[in-house]
Amino acid sequence: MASLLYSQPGGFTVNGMLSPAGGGQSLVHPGLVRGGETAELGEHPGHHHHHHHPHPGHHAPHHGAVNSHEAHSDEDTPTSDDLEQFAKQFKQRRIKLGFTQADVGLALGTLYGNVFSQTTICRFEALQLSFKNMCKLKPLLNKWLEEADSSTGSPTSIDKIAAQGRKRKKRTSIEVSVKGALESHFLKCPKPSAQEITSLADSLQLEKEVVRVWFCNRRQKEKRMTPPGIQQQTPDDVYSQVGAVSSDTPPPHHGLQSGVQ
DNA sequence: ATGCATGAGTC
DNA sequence: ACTCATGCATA
Repeated sequence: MASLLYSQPGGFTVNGMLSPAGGGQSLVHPGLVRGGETAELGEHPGHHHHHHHPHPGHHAPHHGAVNSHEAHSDEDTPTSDDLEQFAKQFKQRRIKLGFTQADVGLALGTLYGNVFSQTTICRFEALQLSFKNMCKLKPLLNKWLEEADSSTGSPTSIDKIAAQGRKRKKRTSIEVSVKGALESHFLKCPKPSAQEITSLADSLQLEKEVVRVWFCNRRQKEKRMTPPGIQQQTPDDVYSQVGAVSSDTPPPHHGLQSGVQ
C-alpha cells in the first residue's frame, strides 16, 4: 500500500514543489525596510529571569552592531539581523535542494530527534516566531542545511511517525466583524480580566474560552519578530494611507520588518 | 500561509 | 490564568 506520509496535498503553490533545475531563482526581494537602527530584541518586556543562572561567569555580549562582518556562530546569541539573513538563506537553499517545509520538519526529527511541523518551518522562514524561539531553532536548521547540501544524493531516509489520535476541538471561525470588535478591544486593553472576557464573550456571543484564547494568541503575535500591524508600503504607493482611521499606529516597539512570502 | 487550539512551565 | 513553543486544520 502506498503509505503517504505527511505530504502536502496537491493544489498548493506555496511549498517546495518547484523543480530544482528551474534556474529562475530570485535571490532576494526588496522587502526589507530598516530604519537604520539595529533592533535589539535581547530582552522583551516581561521577559526577565531574575533567578540564578546555572552557569555563572557567563553573560550575553551586548553587541552594538559595530562589526561589519557577520558572525554566525552558534556559540553566542545571534542578532535579529543574523536571524533575518539566515532565514532568508535557509529558505533559498531549501527550495533549491527541492525540499518542502514539511520535509525539513520531518528530517529534523529523524536526524536529531526533534520533529517539527510544516507550520513551524514556515514561521521560522517568515520570522514569525519569538526571538528566543528563533535562536533555538537556528542551530538545528543550520545543521540540516549542512547535511542536506553536503550529502550528494541522500537516500532521503524517511521515518514514520506515530499518528496520535487526539480529540481536538474544531477550529472556531470568527466572523470578520467580530474579529474587528476583538481587535478594537485589544488596542484598548490587551490584557482583559477574566470578568472582562466574560462580558465581552457574552456581548459577542462567543464562548469565553474562545475569547480568552484569542487574546492569548493576539499577544503572542505582538511578540513575534515580525509583529502584525506593520504596513508594507512601496515607495510609489504612498496613497495607501487610509484617511478613515487615524486613531493611532500601534508601534510594536520592535524594529524589524520583512517582506511576506 | 495562517487562525484557532493544546499543553508544559511559571507566577 | 498567563506565557511560550508548537501544530492541526483550514483559507
